[in-house]
Amino acid sequence: MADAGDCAHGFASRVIAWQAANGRHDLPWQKTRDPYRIWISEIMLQQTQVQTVLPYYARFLACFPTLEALAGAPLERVLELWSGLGYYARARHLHRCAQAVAAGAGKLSADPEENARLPGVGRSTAAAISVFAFGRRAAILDGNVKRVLARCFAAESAATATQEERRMWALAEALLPGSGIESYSQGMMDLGATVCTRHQPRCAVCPLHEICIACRDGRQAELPRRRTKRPPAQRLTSMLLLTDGRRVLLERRPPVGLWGGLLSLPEASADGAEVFAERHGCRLLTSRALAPIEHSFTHFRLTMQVLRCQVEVLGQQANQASLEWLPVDAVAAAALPAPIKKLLLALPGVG
DNA sequence: ATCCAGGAAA
DNA sequence: TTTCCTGGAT
Repeated sequence: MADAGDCAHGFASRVIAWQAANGRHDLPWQKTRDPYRIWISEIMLQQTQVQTVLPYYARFLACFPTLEALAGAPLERVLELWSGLGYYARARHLHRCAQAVAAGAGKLSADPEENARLPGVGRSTAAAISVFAFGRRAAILDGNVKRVLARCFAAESAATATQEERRMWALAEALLPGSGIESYSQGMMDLGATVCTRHQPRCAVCPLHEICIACRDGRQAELPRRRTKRPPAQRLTSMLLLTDGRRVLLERRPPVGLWGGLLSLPEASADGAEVFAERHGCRLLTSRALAPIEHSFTHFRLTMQVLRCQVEVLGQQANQASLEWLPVDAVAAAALPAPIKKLLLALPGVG
């Protein structure tokens, strides 16, 4: 049977040949067919670039070498290893998924449709697991692949986002080669990441430049079509940084939502610092406002006004379950959001 | 300072 | 459609 890709002027064979000569072959998750390791890498690579993932991947697998190890670990430990990587729902889903699989079949399936039902595993990630761990023929459609396809075939925007999504999936499916699925899939992602980049694509070295419509018409900059911009919101929050010199008082955030399940500074206004301290068994000695911290999210900007409070601890412990004293030398390894960890590590006597 | 890349769930 | 995060480029 002829490869579908051959219909589009050897689309797939061009990608496969390019991958063999110019693609990446040395990434840690390319050296294994262990579905567990492939799965971890694919979850970490969601919304996150390879260079960022590399150290997290190594530490994570050193700590949780098997699915059983991950399933048996407390969520807090998983979040500690995820601290700084962002999108913490990924870590919560990962943990839930490991427990569900361990309690059921015991291992991940080769079937993409089955894996796509797992927490945190969508259609594209499920396909990636099936391709790289099992050699199954399935279409991946991540941001890199979408960009390559949108340019090569000048995919115009459909009436609705749903229609557009359906068409891109159909295109991705139609282009799959009959053999060499691993090289092809890896090649599409590497091509998008290293050649067909959003800005200044390197069309001169692209294996598709002879058949790419965007390249032919000089429309690389306008494809893929830009997303609609959302108006950025501005949020303001006040936080208290209570320290007795050896430890800092942190609060476990609610299990879902922003920074869900992570430790962070308790949110309270500077006005209430003295009352807050006393409520948690402390006497307020000195306090001073730190320079406001700006942090950008996808849909809003957060300004954090932090009041640093030197306290004397009178009671034994904070009288609220979600609050805990963390030794300053444990900050680096704690499950903290990136800006909070950065702030604490930059503080004299902490970092 | 601003813009932007990068999937899944609700 | 909106909600999740961080780091790198400009």
